[in-house]
Amino acid sequence: MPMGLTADELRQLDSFVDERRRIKRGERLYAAGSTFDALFTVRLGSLKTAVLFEDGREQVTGFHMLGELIGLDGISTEAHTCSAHALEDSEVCLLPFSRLEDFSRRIPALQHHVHRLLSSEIVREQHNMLLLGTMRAEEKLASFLLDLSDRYLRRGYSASEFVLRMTREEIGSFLGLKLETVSRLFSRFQEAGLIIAQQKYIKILDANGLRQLIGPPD
Amino acid sequence: MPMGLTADELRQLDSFVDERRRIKRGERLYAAGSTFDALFTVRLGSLKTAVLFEDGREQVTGFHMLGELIGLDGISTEAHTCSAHALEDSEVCLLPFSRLEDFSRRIPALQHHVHRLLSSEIVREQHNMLLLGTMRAEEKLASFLLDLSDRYLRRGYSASEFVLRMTREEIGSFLGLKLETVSRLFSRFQEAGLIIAQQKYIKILDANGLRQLIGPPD
DNA sequence: CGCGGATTTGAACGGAGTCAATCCGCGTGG
DNA sequence: CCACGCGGATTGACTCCGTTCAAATCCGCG
Repeated sequence: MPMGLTADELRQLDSFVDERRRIKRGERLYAAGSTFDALFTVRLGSLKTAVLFEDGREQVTGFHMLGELIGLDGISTEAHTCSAHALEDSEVCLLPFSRLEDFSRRIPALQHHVHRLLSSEIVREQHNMLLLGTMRAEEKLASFLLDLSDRYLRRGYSASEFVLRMTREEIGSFLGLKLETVSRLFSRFQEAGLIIAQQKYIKILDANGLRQLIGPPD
Repeated sequence: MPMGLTADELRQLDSFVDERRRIKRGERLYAAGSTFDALFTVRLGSLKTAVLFEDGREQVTGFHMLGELIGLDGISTEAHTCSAHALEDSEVCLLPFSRLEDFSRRIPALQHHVHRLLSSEIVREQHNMLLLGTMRAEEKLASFLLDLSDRYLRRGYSASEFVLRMTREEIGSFLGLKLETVSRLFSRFQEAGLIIAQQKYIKILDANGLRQLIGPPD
C-alpha cells in the first residue's frame, strides 16, 4: 500500500497489518461461503481464486502474486463467493476490513486508494470477460502469457523466462478451455518458435509474435 | 440508496443527487476512455455497458435497469474502461464521486454501503466469468432469461412476461455467442415448451424447465 | 407504404472438446 | 540412492457444438 500518506499515517497503518498466515501448497486460504472479515495481500508465493458451481464445475477467476489483494468479493455479503487456494507454499498478510474502514474514514488518501483497488478489480474482471467471451483459444493463451510476463516484469523478475505455478487444467479453467487444448497450444507456439515450453518452464522467445496472434482471424 | 441513515444524513445526501441526464435510445452516456467524475444510477429505461477491443470486437459486460449503478470501473484510473449506451430512451441520475467520498467519510453507514456496492459488482462479474467460461450455449441463455426474470420480479414487474430491450446480437455478445445461436436457442426453447419468444416479447412458461437445463450435460 | 435493420432458418464447416493411450518427472519410500 | 508410483502433460483420432455464410422473412419506423 503506497500512496501519499504522512509518516504518522503510515505508522498508524503499520499497526494493523501485523498478522500473517502461512498456507502450504494446495491448502485453502478460505472457502466459498466462509464468513468474510479480512482482506489478504500476498507476501510470498501465489494463489488462485475460483468460483464454483453446484455440479462441481469450477471457474478460476484469477492467479495472484506478490502484492496482490484478494478477498474483495467478500465485502458485499460478509461471505466469500469464491475460494482461494495456494499454488505453492505461500504467505499472506491479513487486513481486517472493519479496521481498514475506520482508517480510511480518517485518511482520505487511504479511502481513495481503497476505492481504486476495488475498482481495479472490476476492471481486471471486465478484461477477463472480454477474454472469455470474444477471444479464440490461441488469443486467450497468448494474452495469458503476455499478462504473466508483464506481471513478473513489474516485480523485478524476468519477463521472458519463468516457471508456471499452475497446472494446464487451472490455466484452462481460467481461460475457458480444456487442459488438452492448452497443452496443444503450448506445443503449437513452440513449433512456431514463439516460446519454449517444457512442462512448467516457459521461455518467451518472441513476445511480438504472441502479440500479433491477438487480433481478428482474417 | 437505502441503508440505516438518519433523517439528517438522508437530507445531506439528497442535496447532491439532483443532477439528471436524459439519453435517447442508442445514444451514449459515456465512451470508453472518457474521464470519470461521477457514477450514474438508472432512473428510467435501461442501458448496456461494453468493453471494446482495438479491432472492433466488443464484449457486452452488462445490461442495467432501474436502480442499478454504473460507472464503477472508472474510479480506478479516473477514466472509464467501458462505454455505456441507452437501450431505450432513458434517464440517469449523476452521483459526483468526490462528493460521495466526502459524505462517506462522515457517514460510516454510507461508507460501508459504497464498499458493498463495489464488491457486489465484483461478485456479479465473477458470475459472468463462470457463465462465459464454463457454460454451454443452452445453459448460458437459460441463465440469462432466469436472471432477467428475477430482476424484473424484484422491481415489481412480471417475472414471466417481458419485453427484451436488447438485440440478439447484444445478448450474444454478453453471453459469448453469435446472434444466430441465440436466435436458434430461443426457437428450441419455444419448441420445447419452455418459453414463447416472438421477437423481443418473451413469456416464460416453465421456469423450472429452464433451471433444469443448467447443469452437467447428459 | 416501403425501406432497412433485426430475426429466423438452413446447410456446411471447423475449432475446440472428448476419449484414450502414452510419456514425463517429481516425490516418496524401501 | 534408486526404483517405483502417480499426478500432470502430451499427442492422436474422432466427434460435435457453435460458427459461418447465405437466403428469406418479419416488423418497426419514417
